[in-house]
Amino acid sequence: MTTTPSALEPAAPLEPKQRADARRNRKRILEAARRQFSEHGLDVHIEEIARAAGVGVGTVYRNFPNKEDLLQALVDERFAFFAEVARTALDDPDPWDGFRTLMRESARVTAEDRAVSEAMDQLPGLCNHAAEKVGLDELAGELIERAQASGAMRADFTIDDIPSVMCGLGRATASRDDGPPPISWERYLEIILAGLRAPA
Amino acid sequence: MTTTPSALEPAAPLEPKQRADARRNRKRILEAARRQFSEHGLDVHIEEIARAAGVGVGTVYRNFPNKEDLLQALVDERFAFFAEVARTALDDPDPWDGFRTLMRESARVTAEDRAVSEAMDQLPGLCNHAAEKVGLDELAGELIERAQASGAMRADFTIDDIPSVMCGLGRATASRDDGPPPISWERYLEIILAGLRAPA
DNA sequence: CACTATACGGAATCATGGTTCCGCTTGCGT
DNA sequence: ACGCAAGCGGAACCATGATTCCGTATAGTG
Repeated sequence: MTTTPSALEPAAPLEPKQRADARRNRKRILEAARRQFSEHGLDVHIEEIARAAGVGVGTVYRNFPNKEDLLQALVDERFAFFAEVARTALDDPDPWDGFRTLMRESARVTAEDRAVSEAMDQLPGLCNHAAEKVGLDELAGELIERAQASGAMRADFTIDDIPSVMCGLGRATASRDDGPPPISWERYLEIILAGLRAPA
Repeated sequence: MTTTPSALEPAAPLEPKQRADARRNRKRILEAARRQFSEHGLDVHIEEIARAAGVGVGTVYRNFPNKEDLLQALVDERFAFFAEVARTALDDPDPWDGFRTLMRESARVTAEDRAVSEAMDQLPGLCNHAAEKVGLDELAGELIERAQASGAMRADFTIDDIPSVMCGLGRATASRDDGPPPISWERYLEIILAGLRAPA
């Protein structure tokens, strides 16, 4: 997990001509990485991903200079989804429900994809980058503001708290090989949301 | 971080005769490890701990067969403290306040010692072991039961949820080199506790 | 159907960090 | 003061896992 610039995934217009099999392989790698990362977390071996994609490690590295860049591409996808959810949530007539929707969808994905919360925990920079790219902070900030303005949400909650809370939610609900099964993300979310309502 | 039986720290009665400097070194190692682990998390190098303790790595390994055993000794200390808090909390006439006290003290320590929540996250087995050793589950279970019986706590919360919640709290409030400062553990705890109160 | 630029696979290479080993020191009983 | 078992330091060793390299294979083209 070295530090490096970044990978440009949706840069289709740039390199238009590339062999058909190469394009196919890149897709397979992304798919495999998606599955492997979400199932096993940040520690999957590149070799696993390559095997799952049916290619050699060299091919993985030709597409993504290093492990972190590959991860970034995937995290970007997730955050793009969050932003999309936030955007539609802004249309909800009920501010609290809108906020709740963002939280719920984020929690679901975060609970399903082990790599997301691990990245939020161990590679916050990567996540911030992803969040910026899609303007997630503005969207979420707006959602929070409205919810507070409507009097539904406790006033001291900030957009800056969201990353922490989502990270906590992800780690709290992550299933571990050892130990008893964790609390379900639905219930954890319920508790958090109840805690975020404006005190009576 | 290999898997291995365990380290017995308070086994004074067993090996009564050991050179004075050896005894002193063990103490120093423990102190250094405490500080290093809590500040840098599970990933500190044994070499760092040795350096901080003013001894060579060999000396560390003479006292603790491997890194995990050393960590176990420290986690045991923390959990012993949790149990102590739980025990005195049981004396609180107000069940909810008793529970709150356990949560507050646990949260404080967990927030202060980065290794605790990382261990809860990545080495749950080690934590379960520590919890069992001091009977923390029974104590905490009792605290929860009382709080629910008094009607103060939502009825669907279980002792099994505690590890998850504490882990989430620890990871949510862990300060990260990169990124903005996280939510304070006090505020996060407030939210969780508010969420755990019985719904009106 | 040749030809070549583009891709591919996976062994070899490197870096990191835990653990072991052993020759040297030193506390302490005589 | 002496002798030696207990203890010490830290270089060497090993395992793991990311990343590089290069000989081989093949899509695409004339």
